[in-house]
Amino acid sequence: MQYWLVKSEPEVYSIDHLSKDKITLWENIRNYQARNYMTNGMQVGDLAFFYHSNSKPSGVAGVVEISGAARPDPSQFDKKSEYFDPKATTAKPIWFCVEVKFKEKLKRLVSLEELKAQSSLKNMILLNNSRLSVQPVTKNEFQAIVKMSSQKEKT
DNA sequence: GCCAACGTTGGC
DNA sequence: GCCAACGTTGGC
Repeated sequence: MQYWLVKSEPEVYSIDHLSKDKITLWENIRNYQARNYMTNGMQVGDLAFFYHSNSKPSGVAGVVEISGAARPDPSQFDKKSEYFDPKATTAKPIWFCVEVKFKEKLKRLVSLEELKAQSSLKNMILLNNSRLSVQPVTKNEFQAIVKMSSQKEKT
């Protein structure tokens, strides 16, 4: 059982969209490192934070469960998609996606600012490589952030 | 909207 | 295989 963090811009797809959809394919990841975490790291049953990026404020918004293993990302074959990849074929797909299931929305958003202020979280990938959109989170980090969401924000 | 940091591409 | 140029992410 491992923990992850996946990012989405809430204007495009937020935790509230997922709470309505219940299940979605985590498509359109076009970064090799992120892809490799989905194909070689994620297992069905793992939990992941749903992080709102490029937002006011950005932060951890909820928890999702990996409900389906990595499979070819359909958007790479879709000529109408802006994520179409002419080099990909169904025999040799390049990009993969997992299926994620809504688990819960945190009682409050834990902002990036709060995460930065927490010295125990200073090694989080999120805080050291802001550009990786699928990344592992340690159990300690996961539990610490869930706990923060249940407490009032420190001011 | 700007731009720093990082990833990718392609010429050599 | 190096690295300059370019593109993208995402915080601010």
